[in-house]
Amino acid sequence: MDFNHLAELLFPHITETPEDMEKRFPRRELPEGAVVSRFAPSPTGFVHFGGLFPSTVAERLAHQSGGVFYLRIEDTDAKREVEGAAEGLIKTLATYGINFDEGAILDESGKISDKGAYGPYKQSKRGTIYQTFAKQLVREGKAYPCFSTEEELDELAQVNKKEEIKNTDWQAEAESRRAKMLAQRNFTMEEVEEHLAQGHPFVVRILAGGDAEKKIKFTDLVKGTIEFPENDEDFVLLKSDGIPTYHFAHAVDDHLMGTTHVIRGEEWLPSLPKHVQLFGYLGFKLPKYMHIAQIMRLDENGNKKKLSKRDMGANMDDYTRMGYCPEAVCEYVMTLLNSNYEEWHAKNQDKPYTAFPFSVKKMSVSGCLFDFNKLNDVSKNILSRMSAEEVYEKLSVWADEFDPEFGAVLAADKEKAVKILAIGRGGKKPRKDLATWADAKPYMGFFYDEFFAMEDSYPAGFDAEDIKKTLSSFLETYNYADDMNTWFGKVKAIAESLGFASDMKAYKASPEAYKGNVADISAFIRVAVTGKQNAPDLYTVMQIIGEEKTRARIENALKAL
RNA sequence: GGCCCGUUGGUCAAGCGGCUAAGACGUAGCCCUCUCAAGGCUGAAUCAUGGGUUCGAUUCCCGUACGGGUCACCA
Repeated sequence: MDFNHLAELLFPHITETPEDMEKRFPRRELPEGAVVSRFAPSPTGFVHFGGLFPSTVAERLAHQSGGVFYLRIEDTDAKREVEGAAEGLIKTLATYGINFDEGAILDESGKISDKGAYGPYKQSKRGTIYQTFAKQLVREGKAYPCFSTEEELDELAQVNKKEEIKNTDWQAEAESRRAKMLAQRNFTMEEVEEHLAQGHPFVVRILAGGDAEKKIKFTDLVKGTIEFPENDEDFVLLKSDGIPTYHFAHAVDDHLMGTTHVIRGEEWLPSLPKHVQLFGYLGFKLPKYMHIAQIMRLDENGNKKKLSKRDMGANMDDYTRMGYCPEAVCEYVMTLLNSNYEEWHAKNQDKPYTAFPFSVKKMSVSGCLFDFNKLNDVSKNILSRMSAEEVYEKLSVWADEFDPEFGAVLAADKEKAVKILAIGRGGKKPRKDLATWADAKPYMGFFYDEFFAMEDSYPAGFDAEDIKKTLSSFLETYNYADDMNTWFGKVKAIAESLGFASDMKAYKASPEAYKGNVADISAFIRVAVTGKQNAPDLYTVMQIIGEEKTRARIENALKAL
């Protein structure tokens, strides 16, 4: 077989050689230890929480080491491509602090363009580059054309329909698949010429040189040493449209673009033998690999499952919608990525997470469950440390988009809103009422007549007359100008006049001696003023609501009793 | 089914041959307190399993079970 002839037959339009490519993309000159990593999504939808994980690692590693972090768009599957997805991906990533030094970037007009010397950064535009290497492989007898038609492969494809997996005899399938593939190898030049003459489409397959009986060892930066069989599968390098598969594009691009660390989800682990073989065939140096454990969710049977696109919390835009601020999500991601992050953060509260020395060694090998409790806790801490002003600004942005009615109320009186948000803020032990912006309205809505409602009833077990008397006495003695002590003194006086304990300790000592205590009296007033049994400090609440409205609400409550 | 990976409390996890097996979230109780949110204190709860190796295994090796991933002209 004349492989040179075959290569020319298959790729007559390719005139450049791999050497030309090496010249076009010279090795990067970076300091020792600098990591070049990339995020390489396919533009098929939104950013997935599972994608934020490896991209955060890649970003940290590159920027922490003074290296390069770039974005490559893997748009090799035109069928699945979604209009505008790439743009959305870049924007979302940016809100989570994932910024690229190089690659596909968004220009001022919101269009994607290239930045950097190793482009194009969209794989669909690198066709001839891949074909140059494919031609070389054919020339060396390491790859060959396969003219199998779609129909012929269709029956094999049936195996991959998930529902049928259980009922399929895998052994038989695997053998038949292998037989078909091997049959492709036995072609003659005449056959190829004949197919080509008739314009039949073909794919280029690798001529797998591996022996599945033989094991090779490989070291993954996260997983450690793993052993797997050599690749013996003639997988597709170039699809019939001349565009490469992931495997081939990965080898060519990551080599040419100088990637030092390939950071990806662990679902790629099984295809590692393919990649090792390909890099070997192409004479490329294998990059370092990090296969990151997946984020899991619990399915209806209580089993862990890979977080998939449909799941709650998968789409990063969901977090925006739910009102999580990006800092909280980033920090949560860090706690999952590096177990010692929390410890570090406790000691460095004022520093951003980017100051944390991220360590590959500390990464977990096994997949973890997504935990909203933990996210909420992280988020509460972050929000509690913000100034009232900052909370106001961010809350407003969220509300304007997702709860315009609330947004309008906030905008109408900024001073009041900031005052409300300032309650219990600052100092060593700030209040932690909010985990998300969506928590704000339920928490503070009662301050505004627009959202005020009698949500809770009065505490049970008390005489309605006592509640009435409490409210009316309070109205009589209420003075907006009172300071807190004076104010509370009056509440206590009401308690005593009605036979309620004004001193909690005294009440606890002998509860049977009283009808109730000041807390109950306060609760009557609180419900009347806020419509809720639980609210921040009543005195402060009344100061913000104002004398007039406070009185009005109590009067209304009295009427309703 | 083949091939890979994994398994410390409900969750995230420290651990790296000898410890009363950290810590965080959650949870229970108590304290503080005008309720809540905090804060403080206390508690319950973990090494999947069977064999080795060893004076000694959560830690090392092998098997088993369970869980996960993957097996496309998708990435």
